[in-house]
Amino acid sequence: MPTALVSNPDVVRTLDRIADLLEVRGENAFKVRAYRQAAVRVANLGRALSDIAAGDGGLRSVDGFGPAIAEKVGELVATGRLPYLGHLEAEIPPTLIDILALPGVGPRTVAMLWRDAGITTIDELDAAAGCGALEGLPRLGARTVERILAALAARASRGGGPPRRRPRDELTPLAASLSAALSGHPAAERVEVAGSFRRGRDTCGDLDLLVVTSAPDAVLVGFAALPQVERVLARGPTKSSVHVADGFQVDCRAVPLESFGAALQYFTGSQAHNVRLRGRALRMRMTLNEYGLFRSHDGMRVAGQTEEDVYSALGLPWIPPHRREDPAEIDAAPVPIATEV
DNA sequence: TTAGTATT
DNA sequence: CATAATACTAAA
Repeated sequence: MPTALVSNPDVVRTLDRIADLLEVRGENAFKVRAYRQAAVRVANLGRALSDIAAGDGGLRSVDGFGPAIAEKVGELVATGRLPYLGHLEAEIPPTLIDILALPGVGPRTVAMLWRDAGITTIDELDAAAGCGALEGLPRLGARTVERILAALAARASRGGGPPRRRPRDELTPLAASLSAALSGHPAAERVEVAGSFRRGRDTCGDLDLLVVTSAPDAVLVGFAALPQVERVLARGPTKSSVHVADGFQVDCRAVPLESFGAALQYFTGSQAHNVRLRGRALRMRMTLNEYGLFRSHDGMRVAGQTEEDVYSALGLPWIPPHRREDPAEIDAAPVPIATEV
């Protein structure tokens, strides 16, 4: 078998790049999502796309591939080229993707900076922010410019690279010390580490802490004041985000005891798992959020105190956190007849 | 109050 | 055509 000209990871990068560019262009969100979804499917594929393309159903047999994406990927794996991406890059400067990567700067802001200020690169943004040229642009006040400058400085201090994911054994002591400190708060009834750390991932981009309390504000004030905290990014009545050493982000979410299970489920993720679970709840005429599982027609709480209750009320066995990466197994379970739409 | 971004 | 739900901040 010949070595594939274009590997699966190459295709993943290409699809993600297309999604970024379409997003900056303000393209239909469903289309953008289709490219991102297709990228995820390719990333989880067990076979080389070039093999699949040569096989029976062709690329249309790949989940998440419709006619448009199948054709583009087919061209890419067959020829190693994709003129569509070239056209897109001619229309939308690809350097905008670097700006899009700044925390707090999303697709709308990137599009506005490009359209109203002609800014297409990090350097141009830096220069404009430094000399006060940004203020007065739509939805850009002094505070937002400050945040952009901070994000630029943080990026420069990393040498322009992306935020570093940390190996889990490096995070274990941090998680333990933050949990212990939070547990020491008189209003904290229970503290759990959630997120990708709880899912057992070997690297984590941040740390997610869940606190059970009937005095969320007091606990979150305490959290933001911990000695490990270098900077408070946000603090509201139920949630706070901070940076600890090295600009590593830690999120803390406070919920009442009756919501503990639903909140732990939500905060553990993965995002894809949550979307599947919540979609399943809708098909069963219920709504799932971090506060509980509720009947749609009267809003009555069906579950929420424990994770087991939540999964069970959705007709599912409790799924261990390490198996919540791949949403597939939720779909495998049938929706109970009694509550099916 | 709304827009934008972020979070799982 | 069309996959969840909510939180926080700054701007208007």
